[in-house]
Amino acid sequence: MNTIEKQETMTRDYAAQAALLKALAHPTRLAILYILRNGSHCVCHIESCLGHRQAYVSQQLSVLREAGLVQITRTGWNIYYAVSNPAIFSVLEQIQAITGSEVVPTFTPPRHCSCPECQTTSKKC
Amino acid sequence: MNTIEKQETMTRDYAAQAALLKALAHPTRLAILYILRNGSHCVCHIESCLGHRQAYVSQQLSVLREAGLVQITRTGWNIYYAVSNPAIFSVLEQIQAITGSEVVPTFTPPRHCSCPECQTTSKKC
DNA sequence: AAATAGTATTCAATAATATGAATACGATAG
DNA sequence: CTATCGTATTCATATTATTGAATACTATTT
Repeated sequence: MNTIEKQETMTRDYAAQAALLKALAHPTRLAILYILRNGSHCVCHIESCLGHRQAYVSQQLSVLREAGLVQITRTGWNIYYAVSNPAIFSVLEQIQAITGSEVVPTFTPPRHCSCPECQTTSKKC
Repeated sequence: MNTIEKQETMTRDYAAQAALLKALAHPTRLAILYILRNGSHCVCHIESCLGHRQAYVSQQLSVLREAGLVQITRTGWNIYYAVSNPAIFSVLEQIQAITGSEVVPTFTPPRHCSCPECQTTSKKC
């Protein structure tokens, strides 16, 4: 019999949870999220903060985007990324606590970011 | 000059955090952790709860073990696994909340578990 | 329309992960 | 010491992730 007798064993959607965790499980993507913790930033800003090339940053951003972790806003030439749900920051904080990694927020100014944001404000990374 | 002028840019250990998240980012491993949320269980119990074969469960357990997420206790023939740091449960709860997955704890009795635990107590999955 | 700035995508090579199958290991009972 | 039970590891292969390089796309300015 091919009846779909789903046995009602796993009600939690572990696949969805695993997918979200997988999107988080990458050093560069974590770094990006930490940059976005103080508001939205354009790609060039993230790029200069991380010292990675544009295409690479864009690739990682697309992973975060597909996971629904970040959202986009266009303003002229620049595209600004922001965290969709601030709740992930509590997750990151707990992960940080569990791994015992330092929380010291070392702000370093961007190197060659010429976006309006970096010109007008003196936002750090 | 080969001086190690580390530029002091990334103080947080994103690699360590990503490693922990990576260990969590798997449906079966999440299921195992949820089984362990009410105390320690032997491999055969987890096996019967999940309906997966022993070798597979053991493989996933070894990943959790290497990530430091679970600990072992031997008692006669059985090896009992327990979560090392209950703090991950708060992480899992938040992930659950963010993904919006159901929290309904569907307890189903194990099928063919003959371990002392399952004989004496009536613990569910 | 053409040039340009900022960003995204595609391609390709390599590395890592997932997982079934078989087998090995360690503790205990006889 | 041997057999057995519960568990772990090794092996092989299919799938997926990572990331550099090149290129394409979109909005804006001229």
